[in-house]
Amino acid sequence: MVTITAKGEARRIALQDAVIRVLENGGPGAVTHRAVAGEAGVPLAAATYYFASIDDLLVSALLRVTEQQVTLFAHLDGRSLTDIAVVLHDWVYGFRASAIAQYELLFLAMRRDGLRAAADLWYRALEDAIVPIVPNPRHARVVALAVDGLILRMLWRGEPGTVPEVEAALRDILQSAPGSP
Amino acid sequence: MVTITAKGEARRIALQDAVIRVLENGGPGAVTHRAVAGEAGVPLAAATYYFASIDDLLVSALLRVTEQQVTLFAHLDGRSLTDIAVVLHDWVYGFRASAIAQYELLFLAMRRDGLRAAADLWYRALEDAIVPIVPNPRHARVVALAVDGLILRMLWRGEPGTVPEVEAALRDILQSAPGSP
DNA sequence: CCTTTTCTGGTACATTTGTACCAATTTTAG
DNA sequence: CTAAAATTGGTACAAATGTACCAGAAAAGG
Repeated sequence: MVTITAKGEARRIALQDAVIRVLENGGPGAVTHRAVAGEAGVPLAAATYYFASIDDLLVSALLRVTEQQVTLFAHLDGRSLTDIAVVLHDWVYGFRASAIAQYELLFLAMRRDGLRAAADLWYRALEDAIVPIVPNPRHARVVALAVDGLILRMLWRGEPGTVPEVEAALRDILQSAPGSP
Repeated sequence: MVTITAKGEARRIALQDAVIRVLENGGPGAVTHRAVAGEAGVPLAAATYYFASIDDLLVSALLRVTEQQVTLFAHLDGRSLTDIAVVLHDWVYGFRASAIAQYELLFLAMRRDGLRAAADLWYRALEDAIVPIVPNPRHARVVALAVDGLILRMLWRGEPGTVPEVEAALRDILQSAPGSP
């Protein structure tokens, strides 16, 4: 019978958290059983026991960041453009390592079939968060593309770097949609 | 004195080509001195001689793909939207592994200072290629963002997948710019 | 010509990795 | 309580890696 041990599950969660931290610090290449076990403060065998393969570790991380992403962008609908700019700015620059790690996972998923499904979940979550912001559904897809490009530009170039600049960029993107917030 | 041996330079170029192939097949994590040397058909020591560190190999690859990118997008100015859609479609889907590898390099550059400068060159080349396509400079930045997002979406989701669909997406992106091609 | 620099090809070593194994311990189920 | 299952912690090993070293060949410079 499949049972869930309270204590065992706690350790699994500790390992999942550790994967995220390793990922943020060193990227997907740094995710090894030993690194994760060390980060979580558990013996090596615990990491291999709960996550048999490296891909299992990465899938776990992918699902976890998807949750975080959904939570972060869940209540953007109806908020002012300034509020949205604040959320975007704080996420990209306040959790830059995390944001970078997420995109790294996405690209890694293109090479590893085991990550594919989890990565698709993440991309859809990001898209679903952006679409309801756009009043005119006709422009929703383009806006989603542009916001994605905006995030990449912020990560790569560090600009727009301030909340007002991010808001201005968002306004430019949304300008072709009448009745924008 | 710094001299350039013809034979030696030929070997360097062979190694640079090999880095690209290794990168396309296995991503940045697969780029090792041994893998590159094997791909180029030269002994291990040749790889370590011409490229002392792994980062040297990656920087070399980054500069090379930048050249390719510039060449590919150099003559887009003034072409019809259909022509541009064809170029974009063929690049993303015809050289998908190469396109993915380029983005992987970009993200790796965020973690390795040695790659930073070369990555910046690449991003600027991409931006410079997109901007002249846009008739109205006021919208150039947004269009560049959206095209970037479009490329990512094509890589991740495989859609838009046909030339007409890519052209339609481009038309949507450019629609807010009067006098588009 | 000869000397100096560049390049070649090969080997070696310490480190890190995934993976497997196993005896002891703890938890669960009946 | 007892048997089965789950979990623990430790060890071991083959494979791959960055890096260094070196004796000799080839080329360059004067």
